[in-house]
Amino acid sequence: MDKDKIDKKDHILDVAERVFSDLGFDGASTRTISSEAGVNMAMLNYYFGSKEGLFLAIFERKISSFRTLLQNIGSDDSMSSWDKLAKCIDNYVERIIVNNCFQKLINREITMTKRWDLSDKIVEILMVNVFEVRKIIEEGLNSGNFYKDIDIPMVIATMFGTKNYIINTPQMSSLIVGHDIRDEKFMEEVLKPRLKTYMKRLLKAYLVNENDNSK
Amino acid sequence: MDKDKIDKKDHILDVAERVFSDLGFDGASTRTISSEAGVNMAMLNYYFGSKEGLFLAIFERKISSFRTLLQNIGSDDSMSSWDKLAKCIDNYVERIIVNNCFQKLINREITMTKRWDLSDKIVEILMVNVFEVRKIIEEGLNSGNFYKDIDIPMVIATMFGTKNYIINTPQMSSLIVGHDIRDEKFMEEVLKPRLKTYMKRLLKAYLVNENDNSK
DNA sequence: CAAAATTAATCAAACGATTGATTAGTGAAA
DNA sequence: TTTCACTAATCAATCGTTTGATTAATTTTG
Repeated sequence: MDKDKIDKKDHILDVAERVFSDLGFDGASTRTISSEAGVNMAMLNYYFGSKEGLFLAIFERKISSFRTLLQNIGSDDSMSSWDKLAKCIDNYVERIIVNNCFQKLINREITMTKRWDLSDKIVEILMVNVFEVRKIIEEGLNSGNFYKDIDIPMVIATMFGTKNYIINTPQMSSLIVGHDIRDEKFMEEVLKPRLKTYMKRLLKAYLVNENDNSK
Repeated sequence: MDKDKIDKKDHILDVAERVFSDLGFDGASTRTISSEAGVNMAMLNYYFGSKEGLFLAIFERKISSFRTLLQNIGSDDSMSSWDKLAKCIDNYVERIIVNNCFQKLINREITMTKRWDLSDKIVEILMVNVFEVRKIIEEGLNSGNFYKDIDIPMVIATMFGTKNYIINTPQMSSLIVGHDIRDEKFMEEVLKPRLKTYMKRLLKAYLVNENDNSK
């Protein structure tokens, strides 16, 4: 049936996404991917043409969900600039677990500048998120809610960089935090709220005029 | 001669560092490295034992000098905790940006969670630097110079994460900053001092009791 | 409807190429 | 002579991909 075929392709993409993110594009062999997915090796070429075609298919599938998620960010006029940014932070931290495999995959392959033009495509997708955040911060700057002399690009780097550091290098951050962050329960109940609280307090101390460190 | 041998090994390490950075650990073959370095393939195994040995040799060469630098700062009793941390930031920004292709190399390989043998060794070496920074922050916490309720692991994540984000994704950060950050002149004269200023003000606002945001 | 023809899905096996590593041997220096 | 730096040739293993054959499903035909 058609349905079964789609399910199977989807299953292969799920597995391939995980294996690629664990081992990298070169490190993940077609044999490993196919055996972990429980399909014959030739199926990868049959469905996706090549290893690179498989890799691209993973991205194609993700693009749409990214776009739709973004539409709900920053368009609410009833909130202050800071509240918007705070909501932004909560939103991204919340999505850490769901997409952490994919985020790692992106962040690794985007650094392979010599390899292919795919990185331009990745950049384009990610920049949509960045511009959304920047718009909010600029809004807070212009409205006088934030300090005049803040460095917006650097704030963005801190927002995404801090989160990326924690989820992309779990071996490091587990040692730093003192607990295995790959433990789902710990991540959900401890690390996520802790990261939200920290990020908001950190950026508020840097951005916002009023000094309200209580709560 | 002994001198010639050391020079040759150093030359191989220079070339290998560049090739690894461009192509990744898997993507860079021993044949590519040796031919680019102008030496016989077997020399790599002769000098460094294995491909992984070569990789780790690159690592050890870069990291050891910075480690001693950090330890010197940490053990200097004539400075306040904040001044120590500020000096750490300055040195870190100054140094890591010079070696940014090496930094990319590290960050790419460390995210491959399934390859324990290689990434564990990287983590072990990197953690020495992390602990050094943590010691300084803890000192500031215990001495009362910093707020009592700061989140030390998160501060570390911000320090390393912000810098990593800028360096590892130059296509992204160039768009965010509005200038090609791979331009050496811009990096040296604009971005480096800007990143230092930002990092210190950001962390000071979060960490230190006295609220001195003027200048 | 049933038989035949066609297509799609799947498989084991093997392809040539490339990988990291090793060997045996060379020649010069000590 | 023994040691050392070095090379060309070669190793087994693995890579991504292709193949020819087989089965399952669908369509066409009578």
